[in-house]
Amino acid sequence: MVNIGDVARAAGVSRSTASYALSGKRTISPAVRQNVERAVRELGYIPNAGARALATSRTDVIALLGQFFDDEFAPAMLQYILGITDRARELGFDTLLVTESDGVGALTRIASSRMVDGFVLLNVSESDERLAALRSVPQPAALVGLPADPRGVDAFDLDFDAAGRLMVDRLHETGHREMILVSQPEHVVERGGAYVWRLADAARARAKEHGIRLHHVFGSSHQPDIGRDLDAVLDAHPAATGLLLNNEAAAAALPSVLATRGLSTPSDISVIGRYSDEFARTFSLPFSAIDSAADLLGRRAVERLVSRVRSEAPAHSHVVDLIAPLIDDRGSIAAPPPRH
Amino acid sequence: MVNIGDVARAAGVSRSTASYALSGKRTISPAVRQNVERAVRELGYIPNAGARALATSRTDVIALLGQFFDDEFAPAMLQYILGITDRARELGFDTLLVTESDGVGALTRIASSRMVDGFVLLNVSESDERLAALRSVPQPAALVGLPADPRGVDAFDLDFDAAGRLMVDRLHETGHREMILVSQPEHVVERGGAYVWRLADAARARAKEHGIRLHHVFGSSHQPDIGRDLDAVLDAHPAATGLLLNNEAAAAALPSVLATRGLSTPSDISVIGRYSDEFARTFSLPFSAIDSAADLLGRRAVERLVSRVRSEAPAHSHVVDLIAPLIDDRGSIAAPPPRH
DNA sequence: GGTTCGAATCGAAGCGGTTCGACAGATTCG
DNA sequence: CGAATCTGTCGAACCGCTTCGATTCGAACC
Repeated sequence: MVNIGDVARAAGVSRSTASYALSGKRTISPAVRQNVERAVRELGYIPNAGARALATSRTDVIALLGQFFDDEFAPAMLQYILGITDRARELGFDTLLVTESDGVGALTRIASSRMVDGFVLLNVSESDERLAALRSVPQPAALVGLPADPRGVDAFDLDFDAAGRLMVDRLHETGHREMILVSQPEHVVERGGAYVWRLADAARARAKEHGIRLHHVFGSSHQPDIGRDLDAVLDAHPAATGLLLNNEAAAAALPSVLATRGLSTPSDISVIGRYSDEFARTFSLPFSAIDSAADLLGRRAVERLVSRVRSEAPAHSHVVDLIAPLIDDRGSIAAPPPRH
Repeated sequence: MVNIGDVARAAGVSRSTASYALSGKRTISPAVRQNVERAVRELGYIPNAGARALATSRTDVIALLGQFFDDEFAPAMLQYILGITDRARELGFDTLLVTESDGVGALTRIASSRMVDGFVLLNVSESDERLAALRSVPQPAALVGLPADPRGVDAFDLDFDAAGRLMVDRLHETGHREMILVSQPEHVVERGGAYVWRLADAARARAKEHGIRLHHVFGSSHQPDIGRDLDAVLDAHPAATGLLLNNEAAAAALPSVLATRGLSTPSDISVIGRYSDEFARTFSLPFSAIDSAADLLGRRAVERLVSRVRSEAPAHSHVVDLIAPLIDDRGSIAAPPPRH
């Protein structure tokens, strides 16, 4: 394998000169620079990553720490992942994908071995164990998800409070007065899936302001359970005219549940979900929904992380970036049917 | 950060002795070994990955090269990915996830920089450009997907020929005599998505043997197009009593298409898909289906790759491992309705 | 016309591991 | 009992790259 010594020899200069010619960190005569560049091209020289890391203490690799649970909607994770790997590459970084269940162990192992320049954490929970480990580690980090205490790191998430309010407001202004919110399974919340209750609490508070009846239930994450859950809650609240779904599995199951009950949207019932347009089109989820903005969040997190790695961001101030929710209207929202 | 010199000093030995004590490559007295191990524990020593890579020419990292297309079912990719990262970690390897659209460029860059010990290629097509690059690179590779010429690499895939035959056989023995096969979009095939026509050709051949009418169509990968496609093909072949779906989006769209037409499975029409159980349960795909075995294939590929990295597998013989298709029966297969 | 300065280049050291050869001391063997 | 062998340890070299002085040379300055 060709190394910088080969390049230097081919260009007729010393190794250090070859290095400077490529990095531009010292002035090099145009003639020499061109010789070096030609040698690089002809020999197909690409620096040895390990050697460079050893010399510079930089690897140009970031770690992406995922957390995958059976009872959460794993496929949605891929959208975050792709946003992150793609943006990282654009900025000159490769991505180490870490999916170990022992997130804390993985974090310290990878940090101490200096394999990466920084961390992106996915699916961060309310009081995420990984945060403490993160703070004792030299590399910077960016989170996707909002923990209770985001001090010392940058956090990026959808504004779930605003999302809860937006859902309720939209149905309220369309004339609905009784609605059902279906959240993720309860143990997602217990595990610290803060976004679930951030949305639910905000929705509840806003419903109260408007004088709206809002029934809140937790739904399963898989068929056939979630289908039964939906049937049960529709039975329990026959007067509800709106359905808010903060649960992708519920959105996937709903069409056939509605068909079986002889209901259609939006004439009989209005529906607002929360998932991406990509998902809606792939999985036949024909409901208006708040986009989860996975790609955008991933990209923002990486950009911030990279600017920290390059010491471009102020070291002691950290951002919490909550992006505003938007409804993609697919026609499942309308005035409630007239009462009789 | 603590290095092996610190450990050696704490244990009162030389650096080389500390190294040997940890690697076990030379005999070391029990007393010294214990001192070194204690020092490691107390100091929290973890070797510097770059330095180790430089010295050993091994990184304990593998690269996972994905290819993601808008018109393929991206979320399914996550199942392969998780199988691979998890198994790799069990075997002591971390995984670099590479999603660049320029797969060949990424491959040569990463190979030449010696960042990884081997490659897993996902979504390998009939005449995959990356294969040529792969053969000129020192690291071994394992493929998920079957190219026309798998020489020099190990390939793992579902046996799509057998899958095509299995679908047809199953409906045939249940009494069906006319059926429709819905494949992935045509440009997936043109791009080299060999699995599409491997299944289709085998199904066609088997149908011919049985004297069955098999109509083959390519379907879109997203709503609302795929819904229209399904409607059109059902209109075109009103006598067909079986539907074979080698297209996940079609499976997702089918329930509402059938509901609209007033059809139900399996009494009016039998359906066999091809996707994982996990998908069926998450996305409400209530059809019997051949499991795509993503997790298993990913794990197999990694195991083989790691044994090559460790030079345990014979260097000049390579395997093609096609795993046998199995139908998960979810009750969408039955005898066709009586003719009238 | 000697000093000063800047441009261009080189040699050597260092990053943190692993590994080869040497060696001292204890054991075994003929 | 001297020679051969084994055990356990050490020092030095090396992996490939970056970077810090040091050096040379020509131009600018007074």
